[in-house]
Amino acid sequence: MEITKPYNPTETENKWYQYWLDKKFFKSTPDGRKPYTIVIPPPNVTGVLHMGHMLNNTIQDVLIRRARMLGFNACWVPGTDHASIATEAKVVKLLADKGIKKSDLTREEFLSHAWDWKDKYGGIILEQLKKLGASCDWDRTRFTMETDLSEAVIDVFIDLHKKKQIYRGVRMVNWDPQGLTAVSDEEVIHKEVNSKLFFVKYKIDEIADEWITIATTRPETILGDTAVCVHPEDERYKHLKGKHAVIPMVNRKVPIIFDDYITMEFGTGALKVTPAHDINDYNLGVKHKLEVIDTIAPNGKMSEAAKFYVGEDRFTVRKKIAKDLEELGHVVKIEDIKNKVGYSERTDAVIEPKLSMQWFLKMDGVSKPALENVLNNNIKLIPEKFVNTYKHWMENVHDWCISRQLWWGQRIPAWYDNKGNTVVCKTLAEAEQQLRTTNPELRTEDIRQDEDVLDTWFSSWLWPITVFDPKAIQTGFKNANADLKYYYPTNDLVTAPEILFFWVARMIIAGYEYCGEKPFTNVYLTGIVRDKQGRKMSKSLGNSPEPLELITKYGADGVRVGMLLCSPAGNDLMFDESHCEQGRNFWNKVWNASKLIKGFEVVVKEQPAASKVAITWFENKLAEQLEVINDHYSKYRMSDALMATYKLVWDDFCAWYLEIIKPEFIDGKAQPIDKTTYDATVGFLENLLKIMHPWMPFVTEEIWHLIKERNEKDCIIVAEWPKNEVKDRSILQMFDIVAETIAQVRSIRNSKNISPKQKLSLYLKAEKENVSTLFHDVIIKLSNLDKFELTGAKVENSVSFIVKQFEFFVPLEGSINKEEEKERLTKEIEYNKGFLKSVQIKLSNENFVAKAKPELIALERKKASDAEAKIKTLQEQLTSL
RNA sequence: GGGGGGUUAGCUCAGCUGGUUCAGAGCACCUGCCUUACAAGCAGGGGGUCACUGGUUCGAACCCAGUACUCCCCA
Repeated sequence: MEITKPYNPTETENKWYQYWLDKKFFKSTPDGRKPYTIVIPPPNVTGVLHMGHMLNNTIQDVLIRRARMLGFNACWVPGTDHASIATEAKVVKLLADKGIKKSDLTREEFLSHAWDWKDKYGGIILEQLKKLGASCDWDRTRFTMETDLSEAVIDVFIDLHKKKQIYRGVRMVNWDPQGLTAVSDEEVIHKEVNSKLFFVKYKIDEIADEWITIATTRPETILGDTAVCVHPEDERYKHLKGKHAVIPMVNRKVPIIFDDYITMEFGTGALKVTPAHDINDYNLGVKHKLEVIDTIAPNGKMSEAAKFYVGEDRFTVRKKIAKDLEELGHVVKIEDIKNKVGYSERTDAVIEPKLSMQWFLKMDGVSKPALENVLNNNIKLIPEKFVNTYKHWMENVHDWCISRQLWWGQRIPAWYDNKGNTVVCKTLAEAEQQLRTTNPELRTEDIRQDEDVLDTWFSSWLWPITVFDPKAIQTGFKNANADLKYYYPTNDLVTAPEILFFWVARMIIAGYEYCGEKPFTNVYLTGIVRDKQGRKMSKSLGNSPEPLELITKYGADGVRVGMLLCSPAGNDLMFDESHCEQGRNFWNKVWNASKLIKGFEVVVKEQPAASKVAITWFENKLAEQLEVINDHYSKYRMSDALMATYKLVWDDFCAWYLEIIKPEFIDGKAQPIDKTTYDATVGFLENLLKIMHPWMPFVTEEIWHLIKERNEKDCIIVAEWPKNEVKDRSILQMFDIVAETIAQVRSIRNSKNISPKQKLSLYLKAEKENVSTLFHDVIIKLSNLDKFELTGAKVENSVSFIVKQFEFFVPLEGSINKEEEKERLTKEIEYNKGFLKSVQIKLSNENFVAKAKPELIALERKKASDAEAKIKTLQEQLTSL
């Protein structure tokens, strides 16, 4: 096969991806090998591939492909998350577009629409991942709301309830008055807005003509005030101890309480306390046992309890009450301020803190092993800096509110009768039986199940367990199936730092609780993909490139390389398309190099000396760099591993090695290459392809098959990762000198405007016995010399340069500008003198000589003597000009 | 308000145990080349007060303290 065509990414990608699928290379079943396992962070079923997924999944694919080549039984489990809130919102919107209101549907009808939606769109993102080259075991694809996975979630709820870890209680939630549901903290977007700060005075009940002024941005909540709070140290209010304030309009007498929670500097230092409508006030209320008056109804309108403005919207009321209070003489002043207000991510309604009955999971006990095992490095966070954040969070963990006022999700298995009894169990029948023990007359139709579903994370925290064995929750880890026992604990988890607590920490908790073992060993935290201006990429900003278009434009390989070139672990990634361009250029380079090699005419003939030494050199270079690359991988320095690969291929292989062994043209005709060199070169190419494969799976597989005839299962995806044994490090050092020598000659050509085609002569001032001639032919070839000889003395009319201890001359009759040369030499002497001086200062410092390590001192001495020698040589050159 | 980071070349980032000619890489830029694999390329080159101030040390981009700016998480 000749490589003639330019590389066609789209065609090649489809071809090989299908081939890999057909040959079942992604498939994994337990066997005698060691497993290497990754479970995918399941993307939302609503999701379409965005740049964050691209980054995340590319990293996972690189890890899994390399593990596969290293001989592990590599298993990457894919799947999707039902994402209760996001999905329900999508479905609600879709129905609304069709003129159907959720409130007009029964739960069953709505869920049937939701499942239809899931079946239609739920798999899109996984199909998109295939375009990226993701080598997941698709037969293992899971969905968090599959019957048996859901059952596991319910089992866990019942189990934790039995263990008294789950309880029901009243808590403040983020209420979306438009969506009529509680939303989680992460779905609240805090925006800075311009507001008015109202200063309102309340009469002190016990003292005539005494007032206390509070400041608030939400005067409509005054109707629900049940206290006024000041700082205990605040001199202004000390005399009000034990007194009461009178809430305007409603004329309610409320206590004045003292708490150091108050910021004395803010407003007047006096805070109105509305436990029903502010989380901080609520906490104060709990602490000081205050009355709770809920004045705002779920739809955001004033409730009966408010007594005034009943049925009117809270924002209308804000204006009205401000006016009314002003007329009553209670408003002292109004200031403009900026403050942060929470908005619902999906309805954009202003979030209303609201008290409601919710289910909670106690976190203090279960979170212990999750903290310990991260602190003792049993589970590694990469980069390590996240351990601090993790620790802080785990030490201050709050109970987890696990109920959501939604329909799409696992419904809470709690059942209520008509007398206020509650039982937690799986089925209605069980509930009936249990409830009847205290309520014998209970009729089945009077039993109702909790309307709420569980938080999405309450299902995804079981992900690393249930993808392998959903029944394990029931059977216990000891009796789990073969899959779970083989693959668990998994190896690496690749995810975003913003879900370190929501998801990662909780998986660890569940892992220890239900398997008695960590769910994974390493957690690689990726950064957020941002645009060039540092803004998070998002649909609403319209600043995110369409990933599939990028793939079409630069090839999946190009995009993969582009993403990983600039993605330090844990740091945000400033994405720019030019990185993909660089990625594309890289596969193009590899393609062309392969084209060159494949195009050689091969004959059996004598091997040129230059080729022979180049092979020895590159053999060692490859091994040396592979060592470096493996080391980067072991530390999860992905960008570094990629860059080392990039330079090994581009600089060492293409720019140096191939240029050395490439046969010359004689009379316009390319000469054939000797078989020995050709075979070695193909061998190198094969190893390089293997090293590149995790980054660029498609182009490497294509070349792998073009460069040699292969049988059907001989694919690079399952090829063995190369070994790295450096046999001769001295040759590497020698080559560095050779490379610099060649660069110097090229530099002379450049500065003197000498064509690369014009042959030059080169002399090295040295005794024959002191110098190796190993690379002479290489220097001759790459510098395009007609002569390279040793000389005992300086060569007249020449440009000279020094590499290490070697002094070289390039005779250039007529084109030597003495003044220029003098200037150049003088500069170089000065530089070296300066350097020598700094070393000498160091060496004459008694403290340095006394305290520094002996090796270091020896090194400094050598630096000094080397510099002296160099200065001497340069000075000789200068004087002889 | 509490916690965790970051600040090194025009851009994106390395710099791992304080010590090698340590001030680096890639990209971008400049100069010259359409040299028979590749102009998506080749050869060569310029470019930084390591945010600022102080301290520790024989020695600091690196350790410590403070300041400024900035990002993230939690409330």
